[in-house]
Amino acid sequence: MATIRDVAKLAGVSVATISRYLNKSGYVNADTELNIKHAIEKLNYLPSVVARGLAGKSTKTFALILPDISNPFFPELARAVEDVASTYGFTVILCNSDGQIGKEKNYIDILKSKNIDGIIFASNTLGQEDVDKLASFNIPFVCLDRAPTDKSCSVVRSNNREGGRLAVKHLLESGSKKIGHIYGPQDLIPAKERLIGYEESVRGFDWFSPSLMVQGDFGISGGIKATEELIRRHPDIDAIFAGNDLMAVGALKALHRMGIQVPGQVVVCGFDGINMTEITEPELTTIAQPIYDMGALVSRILIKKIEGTIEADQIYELDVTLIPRESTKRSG
Amino acid sequence: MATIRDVAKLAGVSVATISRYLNKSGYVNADTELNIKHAIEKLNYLPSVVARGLAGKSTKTFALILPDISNPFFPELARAVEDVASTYGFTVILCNSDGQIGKEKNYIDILKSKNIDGIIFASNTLGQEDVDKLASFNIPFVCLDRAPTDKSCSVVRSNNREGGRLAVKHLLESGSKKIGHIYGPQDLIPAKERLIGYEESVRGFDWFSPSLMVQGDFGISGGIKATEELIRRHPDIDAIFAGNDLMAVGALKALHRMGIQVPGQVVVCGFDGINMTEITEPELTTIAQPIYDMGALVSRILIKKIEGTIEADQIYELDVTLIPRESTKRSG
DNA sequence: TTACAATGTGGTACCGGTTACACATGAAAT
DNA sequence: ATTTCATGTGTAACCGGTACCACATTGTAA
Repeated sequence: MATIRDVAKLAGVSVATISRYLNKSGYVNADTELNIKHAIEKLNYLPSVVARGLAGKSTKTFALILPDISNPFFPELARAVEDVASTYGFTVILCNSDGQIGKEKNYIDILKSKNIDGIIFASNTLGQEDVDKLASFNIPFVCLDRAPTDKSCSVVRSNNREGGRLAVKHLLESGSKKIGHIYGPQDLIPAKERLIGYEESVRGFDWFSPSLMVQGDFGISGGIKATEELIRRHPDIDAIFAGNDLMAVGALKALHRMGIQVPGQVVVCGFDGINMTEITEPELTTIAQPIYDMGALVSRILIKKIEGTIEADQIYELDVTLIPRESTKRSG
Repeated sequence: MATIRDVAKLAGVSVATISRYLNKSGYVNADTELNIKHAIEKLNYLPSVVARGLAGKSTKTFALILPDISNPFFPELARAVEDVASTYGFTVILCNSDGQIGKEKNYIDILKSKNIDGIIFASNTLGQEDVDKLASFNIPFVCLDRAPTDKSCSVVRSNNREGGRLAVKHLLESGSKKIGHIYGPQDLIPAKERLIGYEESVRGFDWFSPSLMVQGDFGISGGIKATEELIRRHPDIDAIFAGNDLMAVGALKALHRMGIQVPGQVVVCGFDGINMTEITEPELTTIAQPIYDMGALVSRILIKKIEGTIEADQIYELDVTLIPRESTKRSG
């Protein structure tokens, strides 16, 4: 591998000039520039990002910390993050935290020792300690969904509460008379917000009762269990709003097992807009978050932070959209 | 951030001793060792991987190049790769190539400039040029599914041909009388092998005709189109073996739209064993590859190559397993 | 007693860039 | 004629580690 000194020698100038040429910092004569260009080509020279990083500059790398890339919500997000990263010349390190603070802390240390430029947290467990650590390390970071407790930081999220309202509205319009809700873990802000959106919208109806709200774990099996419980409590229910798509899939499975027709007897609406919703039978109505856009945005924000072209921390709230499909289409 | 020199000063020894302590290379006195340990703790010292990398050592980083993390096959693989990477202290860079050679080449350059230790190719488009480049850069790499044309390299794959046979066997045993096959792009070795497995198994039957084989694109929509074509050609078909799960999902969709009962009239079997097969209605029978194991293995192999504890290049072929589900369960 | 190995430690060049600083040149301004 | 400034380039210290080599000291075999 050729080094900057090889190039300097071949081009007949000093390394400083090469460096200036490479970084477009300082003056370089037009002729010299040409010489350098040729030398670089001839030697097939590629500057070492590692050396650059050691010299105190950017390593052109950031990390994406998420609970689990196997969770269908994250691949699309990761794809978006990586897409914009790569157009800006950045490279993305993938970290699965499983939502464990320990793993996260561990990653932060490793990442720091690798001099990465920043971190995107799509994880739900960003604790105060983590944030302090990041701050002390002076690593830029951006969060998805959840703002750290007290520290200011940019956050990208979607309008979950409005999504909850949207779901209820749609279910009502499609003729539902009694709507249950399967909510996700309440330590997750989005789950909480969706629940609030639901509650706000149904509170006024006389059919409403708190027992229409059942907790799930944001997974398929949790959706199944919660649905069973919900039907047990309220056999006369005719609509289920699940706090996320995986639980909605679970609801579909549970209802199918119980011989309850969807959308004939009960209609189901999910939340997130993951691809999986298109392959269920019936296809799943969902409140879609703009997952790709969120990933792209969060990535762009981080890069701007890294490059110092961004001012204040800010909360970016994106709109959700109703995607009506078979699972809420009542024939009547 | 404390440096090795800070630690040296505090511990009252030279940097060389600290380095020896850190790398467990050479002699360090027990007392000195204790001093160093304390100094490190006190200063909260973390060795810089970047500096280490520049000094010619490992950057403890490798890349996973795959077509698209959004493709449901890859998240699980990526997860496995990252899991074993992280237990060995490695960090994984995620690269989406979209199967484009240009992007791949680009990544290789960038990765080289970052001094990464190795690459896992889960991409199908590893060209000769890429391989040459890797060889000239002296970057260890391991491939998934596909061996590069002439260069020797370790490959992890599963027994696709046997999987094809297994599928046909299962479909026959479940009472199928005429089995069609939707095969994937023939430039992908696994698709080809599965087709061969199918062909070998059905060639002998009098119902077999080459028109029972239709090409798909390994995607859902391709599966839909191919299924429509297949049914048009052979309305009397009673079983479909799709070359991968996504196309099998497409087949399910297409058949449902055409009002054809699964498994009542036509049974369907997929290939891969992605999670999605559990959420279709009916649940999809599939020939499962040990995706997680493959990822874990390929990751382990690469790390061994990097650490130099592996000898020759080798092909690792893993077994596939039939997972019988609703979609091939004939009531009769 | 001498020779030699094992143990323990320090000095420092080097990895491949960046950048502060010094220094030159020529043109324009005073 | 002198100052000033824009342009252009080189020298060398530095980033934070690694590792080669030199140099002690001590124990032990010849």
